[in-house]
Amino acid sequence: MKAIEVFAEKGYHETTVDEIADNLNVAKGTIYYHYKNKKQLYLALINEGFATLKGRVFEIVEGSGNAEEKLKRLIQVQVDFFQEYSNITFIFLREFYGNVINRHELTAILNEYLDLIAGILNEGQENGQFRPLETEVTTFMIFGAVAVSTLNYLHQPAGLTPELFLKNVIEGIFYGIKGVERQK
Amino acid sequence: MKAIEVFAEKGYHETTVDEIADNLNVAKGTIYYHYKNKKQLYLALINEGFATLKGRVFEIVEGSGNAEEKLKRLIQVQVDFFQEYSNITFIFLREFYGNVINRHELTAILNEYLDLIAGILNEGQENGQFRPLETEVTTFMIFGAVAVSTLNYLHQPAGLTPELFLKNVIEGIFYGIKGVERQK
Amino acid sequence: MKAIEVFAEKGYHETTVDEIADNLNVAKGTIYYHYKNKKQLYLALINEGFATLKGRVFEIVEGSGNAEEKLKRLIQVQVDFFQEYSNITFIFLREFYGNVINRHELTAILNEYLDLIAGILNEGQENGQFRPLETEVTTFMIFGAVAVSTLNYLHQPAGLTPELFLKNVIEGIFYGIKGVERQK
Amino acid sequence: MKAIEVFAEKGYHETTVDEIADNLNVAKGTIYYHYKNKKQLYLALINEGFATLKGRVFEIVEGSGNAEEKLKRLIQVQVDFFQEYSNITFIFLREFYGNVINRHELTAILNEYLDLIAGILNEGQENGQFRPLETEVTTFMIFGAVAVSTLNYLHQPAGLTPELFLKNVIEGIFYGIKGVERQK
DNA sequence: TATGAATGAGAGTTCATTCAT
DNA sequence: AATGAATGAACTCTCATTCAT
Repeated sequence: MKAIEVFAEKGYHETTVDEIADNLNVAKGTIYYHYKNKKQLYLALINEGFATLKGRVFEIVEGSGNAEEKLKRLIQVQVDFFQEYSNITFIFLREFYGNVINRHELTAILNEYLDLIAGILNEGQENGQFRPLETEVTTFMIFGAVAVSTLNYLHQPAGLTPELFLKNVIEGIFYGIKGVERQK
Repeated sequence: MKAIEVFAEKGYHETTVDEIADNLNVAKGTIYYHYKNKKQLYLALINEGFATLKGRVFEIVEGSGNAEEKLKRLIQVQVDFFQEYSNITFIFLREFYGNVINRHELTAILNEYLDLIAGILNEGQENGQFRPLETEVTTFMIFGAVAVSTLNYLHQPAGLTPELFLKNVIEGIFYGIKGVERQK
Repeated sequence: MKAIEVFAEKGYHETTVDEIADNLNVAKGTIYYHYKNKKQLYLALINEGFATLKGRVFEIVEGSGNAEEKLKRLIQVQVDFFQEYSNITFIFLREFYGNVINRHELTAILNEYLDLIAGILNEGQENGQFRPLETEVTTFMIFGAVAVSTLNYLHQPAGLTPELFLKNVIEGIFYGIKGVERQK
Repeated sequence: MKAIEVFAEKGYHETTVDEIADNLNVAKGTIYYHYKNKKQLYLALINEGFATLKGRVFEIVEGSGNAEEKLKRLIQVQVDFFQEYSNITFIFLREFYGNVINRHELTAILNEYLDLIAGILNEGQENGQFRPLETEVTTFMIFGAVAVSTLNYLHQPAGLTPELFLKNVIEGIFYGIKGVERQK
C-alpha cells in the first residue's frame, strides 16, 4: 500500500507516521530524512497526484478540437482520474474544505487546474458554442458536480455502467436537467 | 462563538475540547456531562445544523407548485443555507470525504436530505418537465455543483451580486452550459 | 445490590460513587449528605460487616467449652462467615495488603478480631491441649490458611461438600499434614 | 527505586505512570514505547517477580530428597522469597483478592506455582509420609498460612529470630497446633 | 433531607519529532 | 543514507466533590 492510499483511507490526522513507515517498509526515521515533517510529506504526495491530472488535462487544452469537444474530453478525463485516483480526490476535497492551515497551499494547486477548465469555457463562449454564463461560477459547478457524483458512483454504483454514468454527467453539464440542443 | 463555529473554523482534529469549553464558558467536565465524548458532541452539532436545512426543504417539497418551481426554490434555499451556515457546510463536505469512521453516520444524515431532491427530480421527469436522466447521478451533481460553487463564492465573490450568482447556478443546473428552452 | 457488594465486586478504585448511588437508588448528592467522602463510606461499610463476625466469635469465646472446642467452632464460624460475606472478606484481604493509607484503620479492625483467636490459643496452651507454638505466628497462619483456602473453595469448589471442606481445614490446622493425636 | 517497588508501596491505582517514569529516570513516553499500557507494565513486573520464585521452587521439586524434605525446603524458600520480595507478595495477595479484571491473568500465574506444591503433597501422601488430606484444600492453606504469617512477621517481628519464626511455621504446617509425630 | 448539574484537577495515552549510532 | 529507541508536549476523558435549589 502506498503512502497516499493510507492517508486517503484514514485521513491526515488519523494516519500516523508509524503507519506510513510500516506500509513503506522503512524505518520511521527514514521518512524524516527525506521530508521535513508529516505535513510536507502529505503535501508532496498530493502535489504528485495532481500533477498527473494537470498533465492529462493540459494535453487536451493544447490539443486539437473546439471547446465543446475539449470539454467533453476533459470531463471524461476527470471522471477517469477520479476513479483511478479516488484516494487523491478524496484527500483533495477533504482538505479543500479542511483546516485553514493547508487551504492556502491546496487552493493554489487546485486553481491551476481550474484555470484550465475556465480557459475552455471562455473559448466556447467566445465562439458561440456555450451560453454566456459567469465562468467563475460555472467552473466550480462543473468541478463540484463531477467530483461529488463520481465519488458517489464509486461508493454505490447503482447499477449503471461506467459508460452510462459518464453519458449522464456530460449531458447534465451540457444541457442541464431541462435544456435541449439549439435549433440550427 | 458557538461550538459548531469553532469546529468549522479549525476542523475536528485541530479543535480541542478545551477550546470548545472556553468558548461556551463552561468547564471541560460539563461537556462530558452532556456528551459521551468529543465525537458525539461533534455529530450532535452537525445533526442539529442539518435538521434546519432539511426542515426548510421539506416545506418546499410538501408545498405547492410543480417540480420545476420546487427545484428552483430548493436551490435558492440551499444556496442561502450554505451561506448562512457555511460552517456546517464546510464541516459536512470535509467529513463526507473524511475519515471512514464518521462516514456512516454522516451518510445517513445526508441521504435523508438528498432523497428530498431525488423526489422532486422524479416528479419532474414523470410530468415531462425534466429530461430522463438518472436521478441518482443528477442528485449528486446538483448537490456537488451548488455546494462547491457556493463555498467558492463565499471565499471570493468575484464581483457578482448574490442575485446574479443564484441566477447563474439555477441556469447552469436547468440548461447546462449549452442547452436552451424547448420549443413549445 | 448493596453498596458493599459493588465495592467487593470491582474494588474500591474501580467503583464510582455514581454506581453506588445507582445501586442504592438515590442521587449522588445524597451519599455526600450522609458520608463525608467516598473513603468514609467505604470504611463504614467494612466496619459494619466485620462487626458481625466479631459478634459471632465473641459469643464463642465467652461461651462454654475448652479451647479445642472453641477453636473448632471458631474455625467453623469463620468459614461460614467467609462464605456468607465473601464480598467483605475479599475487600478485607485486598485492603489489608493494599494501600498504606487505609492500612492503619483496617489493621485496627483486624487486630481486635485476631486477639480473640490468640486468646483461645493461649488458653489451650496453658491447659496443655495445644503444643507450645508462638501465638503471634500461629494466629496469622490460621487466619491466612482459613481465608485463602475458603476463598479458593468459593471460586472453584473442586467437588468437595462443604462438610468435607470444613473437616479438611480443621484437621489441617489441628494436626497439620503429618501429625497425629497424642497417645493418652 | 524500581517500578515494582513503587507499585508495591502505593498500590496500582494510587501509583501514577509519571511516578514510575520519574523513578526509572525515563520520560513517560518511553514506558509506553515498551509496554502497551499501565496494566501490561504492571502484569509484566509481577510475572517477572514470580518467575524467580517458580524457578527456585522448581529446583527443589526436581531435586533430591523425599516429599517431607522437599516441602520443608519449599516452605523455607517461600518464607525467604516473601521476605526478599515482600513487595511482589503484597501486590500478589492484594490483586488476587482484587479487581476482577486482573484475576484471570494472576490466577494463571499463581496456579503454575501452586501446582508445584500440590505435586509434593501428592508424592508425600503416596509414600505414606503425609496424611490423606485433600490436596486442593491443603495447598491453599499452606500458601495462605505462609504468606499471611510472613507478611505479618515483616510488619511486626514480635521478638522472634528468623530461625524461630521459620521453625514455628514449619511445625504448624507439619503437625498443626495439636498433632505429634507418629509412633514408629 | 435530598438532589443532580456543574466543576476542574489530575490521570492515562498518543504520536510527531529528534538524534546517537 | 538509514535507523528506531527515546522523548515530552499536548490531548481526551474521568470522577470525587460541591452547592444552589
